[in-house]
Amino acid sequence: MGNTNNNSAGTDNGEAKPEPLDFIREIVAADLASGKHASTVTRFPPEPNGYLHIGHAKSICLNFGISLENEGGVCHLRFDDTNPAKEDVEYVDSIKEDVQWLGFDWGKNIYFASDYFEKLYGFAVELIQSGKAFVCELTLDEIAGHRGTPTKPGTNSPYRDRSPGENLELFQRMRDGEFADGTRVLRAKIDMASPNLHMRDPVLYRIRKTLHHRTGNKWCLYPMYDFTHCLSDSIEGITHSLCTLEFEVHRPLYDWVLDNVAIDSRPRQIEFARLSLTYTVLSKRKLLTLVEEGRVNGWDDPRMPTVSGLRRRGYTPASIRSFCKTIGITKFNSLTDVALLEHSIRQDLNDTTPRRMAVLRPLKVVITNFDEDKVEELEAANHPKDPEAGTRSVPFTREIYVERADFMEEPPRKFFRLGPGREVRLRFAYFITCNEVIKNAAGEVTELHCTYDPETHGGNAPDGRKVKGTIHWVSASHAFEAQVRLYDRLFTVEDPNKEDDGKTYLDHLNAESLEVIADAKLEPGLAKAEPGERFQFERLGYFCADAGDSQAGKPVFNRTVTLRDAWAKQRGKG
RNA sequence: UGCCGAAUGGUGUAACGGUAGCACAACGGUCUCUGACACCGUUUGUCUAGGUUCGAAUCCUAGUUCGGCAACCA
Repeated sequence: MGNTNNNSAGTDNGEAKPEPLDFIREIVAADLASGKHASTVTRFPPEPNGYLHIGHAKSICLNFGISLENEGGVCHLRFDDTNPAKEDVEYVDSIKEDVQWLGFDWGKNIYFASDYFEKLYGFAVELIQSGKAFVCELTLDEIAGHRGTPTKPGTNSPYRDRSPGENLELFQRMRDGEFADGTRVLRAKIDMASPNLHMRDPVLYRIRKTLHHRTGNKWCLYPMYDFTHCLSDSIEGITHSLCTLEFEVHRPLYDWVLDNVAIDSRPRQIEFARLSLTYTVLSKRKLLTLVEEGRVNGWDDPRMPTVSGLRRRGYTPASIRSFCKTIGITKFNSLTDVALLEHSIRQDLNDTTPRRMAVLRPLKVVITNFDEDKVEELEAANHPKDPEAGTRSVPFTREIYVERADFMEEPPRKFFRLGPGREVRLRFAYFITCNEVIKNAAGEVTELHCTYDPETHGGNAPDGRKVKGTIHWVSASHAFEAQVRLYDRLFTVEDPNKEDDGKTYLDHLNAESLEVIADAKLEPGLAKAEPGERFQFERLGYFCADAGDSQAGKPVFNRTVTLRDAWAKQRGKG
């Protein structure tokens, strides 16, 4: 983990070569070096209106990462809950769970913008008193009309020159609930001719007689993001306020507010590029639609790029942190190949995950020279490179299942597996040779008759004879039958956000993103898998016992990611 | 047409005026009781045009392309 003070790597000549810093960490380092700040206070400020996704993980790793890297650094978790119409406690709970699961700790520093409503109101009063804010009675449409366009300046509201006294009174009456939703707003008095639209007398407060998930009906007046965020940052003593690129044009307003009220602490906003990933969407609105339209089974559907979806899919917190480190922080609007994410999880799971055998698409094999009633217990290593992982015993019998894809009646040149007359190794067991191919009336292969070589017990031939292929298997009579879900990418195109020829992301959903295998044949020990437990099913991929649908003694498995498959590529070239 | 920002191999990212490097992907090979892992190797890049300089991915100028911005959303 990169969460230490030591971010240097040793070199051959013993000089410490510092790991390169991203541009934000460079600014932070400079501010610390110059004495501008004694340490860092960062914050992760989600709006509780949806579940966290992998893009949020990038921001979480950045903000909490910086706090961990600097002596005395802290990172706040702050809910930006200023729009009661869209927000809900369900989301604050899930967000807290996800941040913790990712491995970060906000300690005592958990805050809600709604806790600052009274203070914020005071700042608004301050602005009104100094003649820098006014109550406007224009309708929503009228305000839009007065705003002008990017190329044409706007025009002043007729209410712009009300006296501070009148504004103060009106603002108080807005708070008291005397006016209906939408009839009045508080606006900053800046410049209707500014080339930056956000500076054309932006709305600071609107009336919304909606129950707030935390303040209930205490308020009917809610502050807007631009007013709330900078002041919340200042109230909390945030030193570096890190946000995504779309807020770049908001920065002059962020600074304007802080310049025009009395504050003790001056945060600096710095913007970086949000994450985009191939074959998925990362917008709360689009993810919400997928959930609401039932295109997926909820926010934590393992196909979703949400933190909860990835967790259920079997991703580890470490793999997501490592992914975030790999993609870095820049201002370049990039589209990251999902292969990078998949690499992170394979890397992590390869080292840590015990191996098991499972047959997803079974083909029965009868070992004709093996005793009918004999059950032989074979020892199988739990990890090929880590003896500490120990061994387990797997039963071997006359009838076993192998993967259908591991047999070909007319094998091409580079096929190393089973075929008529061919010998292969059954992993941890014996060499077997295929003698007979049994078919049904339709000509489909239903069964293979093979013979085993007793001399090859455990998988090695005393005569030194080699086989090119090793395949996995499960004893037919001992097989534990379980549901296994194979997940694939949610969309069929690299960038579902690109709306070509009238198509939207919904037109690119992958109809085969989920394949359910009702009764895969698993080695018996897997019946005891605990929810959330991860395994590598040898030669297939990494799987995780589903945390939601598994029952005691009856786990259901999700495929996290496949193993790399050189044969699949070879074959694809045909 | 206004404002803000960004451009380095297929993808992501480094270089801070001095040999364009790393990871992923792809391709070839070695190894192998997982066609995995590991290991070795190969291909591919500084948006364009000028300028400054002994020397430019880096500095300057102009252009091109891409992204963001006109909720009483965040």
